[in-house]
Order: sequence, then C-alpha cells, then structure tokens
Amino acid sequence: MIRIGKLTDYGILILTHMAQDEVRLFTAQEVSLAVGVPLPTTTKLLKTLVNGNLLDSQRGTKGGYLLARRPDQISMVDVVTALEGPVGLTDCGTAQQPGDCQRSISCAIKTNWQRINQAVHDALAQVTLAEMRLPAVHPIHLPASRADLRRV
Amino acid sequence: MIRIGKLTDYGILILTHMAQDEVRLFTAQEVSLAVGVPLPTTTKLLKTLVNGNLLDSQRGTKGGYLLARRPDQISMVDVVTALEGPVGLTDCGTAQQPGDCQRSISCAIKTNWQRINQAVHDALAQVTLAEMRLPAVHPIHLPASRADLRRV
DNA sequence: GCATACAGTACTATTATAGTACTCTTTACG
DNA sequence: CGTAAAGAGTACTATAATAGTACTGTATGC
Repeated sequence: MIRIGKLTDYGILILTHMAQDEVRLFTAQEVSLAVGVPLPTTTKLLKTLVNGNLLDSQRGTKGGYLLARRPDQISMVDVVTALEGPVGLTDCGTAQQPGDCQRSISCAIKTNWQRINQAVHDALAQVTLAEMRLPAVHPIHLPASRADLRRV
Repeated sequence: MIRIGKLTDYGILILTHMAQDEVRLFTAQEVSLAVGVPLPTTTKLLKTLVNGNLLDSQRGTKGGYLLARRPDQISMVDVVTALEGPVGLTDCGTAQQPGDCQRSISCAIKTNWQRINQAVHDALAQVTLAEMRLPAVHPIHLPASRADLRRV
C-alpha cells in the first residue's frame, strides 16, 4: 500500500477550499475554520504551500493567502511534492563509496524503481485541483486514526 | 510525496531474487542471505507474501518457498497490496453516523481521491516482476535512514 | 506606532513501522 | 515412529517518522 500523510490530505483540503474563490485573499484563521484543521497546523501548511509556490501570501493587516496559479494549473504532483518532499528516487549515483554496497541486488532494482516512480508521478500529474473541486455529495463521518489515511 | 515502506522494498528485493529461478524452492535462510535482510524479518515477509498469494510454501524438511505465478503475472500492485494492505480509499459509505461528519468538505474531496487512487493503482499494475529482474548495473552504496525509502 | 497577519525555527508527543522472539504445526527420513 | 528441519502464527518491543505546538521575528495598513 502506498500512503499519503494526513498533512497532505489537509493540504489538498485547504487548496480545494481556496479554489472555490481563486482570486480572494484568505487569512489563516479563516481557512482553519472552514476546513476544520487546528490553526497552528493550518498555518504550518500554508507556509509550506507558499514555499512550494502553490500559494502567494500578503503580509501585514489585510494580509492573507491566495492561489499562485489557476486551479487547473495545479496538479497533485505539485501538492504532494510541496508537502512531502521531492518526487524521485534516492540517487544511487551520488554514493561516495561504491564498494560499500552490501546488497548489489538492491541496486539492480533501484534502476527499475524509476519505472514505478515515473508511472506514479504521471498518474498524479494528471489530476488537477480544478478537477478536485467537483460536486460534494453527502456529508459523511470521518474516521479517526489509521483508517483515516488515504490509501492509494 | 508518496512513500513505500522498507519492508515493501525488501519484499520486492526478495521476489526479484526468487524470480531468477522461478521454479526452485528457496528456504527462508537462503533468501535472507542472498538479499541481505535479517532472517526474522525475511521470514515475516515470506509469510506475508504467502498469505498474499504471491508465494507458495512447502512445509517440513526440504521445504521452502517459490513463486506462486510466473513473474510476468505478478505486478507491483500485487506486491504492494500484499505487504502494505488493501489498495483503496477509506469507504465513506460505511460510516455509521453520517451526521457526525464535522468536515463535509473533506467528503467532497474523498470522492475525488478515487481519481488519484485509480491513477496510481493503474500505474503500479503496469509494472511486473518480470520487468524488475532486468540488468543489474553497478553495485552502489545503499544509504541508511529516511533517504533510504523509495520516494515515489 | 500599534495591531494584525505572515515567516521561520525549534521542540514535543504520538503513532506507525520495523524488527524480534517464542510457540505450534507439518513433513522428510533414518 | 521419533527426531530434526522448515514453515505458520501471534504477540511484543523499540525506533523513527510524522503530526502537532509554541515561540520569536518581520512586514504592512491604518
């Protein structure tokens, strides 16, 4: 199973919310309330999303956040990359001491991981934020703990 | 970022090794040595792979493990599913108390997660074990800790 | 210049994952 | 038929990544 962390889930929640009104400024507090994620966590995420160039921010009174691009220009790779780190394999080529490798088989596989890598990357690239803000259906219970994670 | 756990990595390592000689019986010890993963962990994985119907096992003296199907009939979804749990989203529809949902927005998104879900699932389904046992190139150092995880 | 809102960093706690140990069952072979 | 080898199953422990929080700093509008 592949897992996406809670924070990434929240992040998508936040972006989807902000995509409802893509030109407006949202304060952190506003977003926190709307999405139901505690303020400290929300601000943390918002900052990260700014660093990932998915959001623009405005400081000072009357400040806030807004989408850096149009929703159809923001894909899930962008979001996932911003929140969970760089997409890509451990770079085998940068190893300092090639002779140290105790599992040469694993390196054979690493090469092949790029295949999987690319496939998943492409899959995520195909889904945009614009597609995510489609019809809400029924408000349904949100389970806690482990089951809460998005299983992909 | 999407992450695949170490154990899944090991699992693929193991299966790839066994795919070298797809009809032979391998003992747990043998596999452990070949792959460089501690015996207890290896046996744990082998058991899980049997339960996932990727391996068949033979008990008793002269027992061991072998692939349950041909390598080209085993995809990465199978492996990932066996080792990390069922592929799929949390089923919103099974919630007992629909009214309890405090974040209706998130449910709107959940519906859309299926999109991502499916995309990643398909991506993994396309890669088979047969394709994974291709040429090993250079034996290279295997980093420890976090960087060790396969970033997808 | 004061209040508001974002920026950055560092710390703590939780929880999932990884790893280990132990007991039980099956089977080959002397 | 009994003993040794090998897998099956379960429960426990430790580690490490993630999630969450708090605090200090900086910009901006009125």
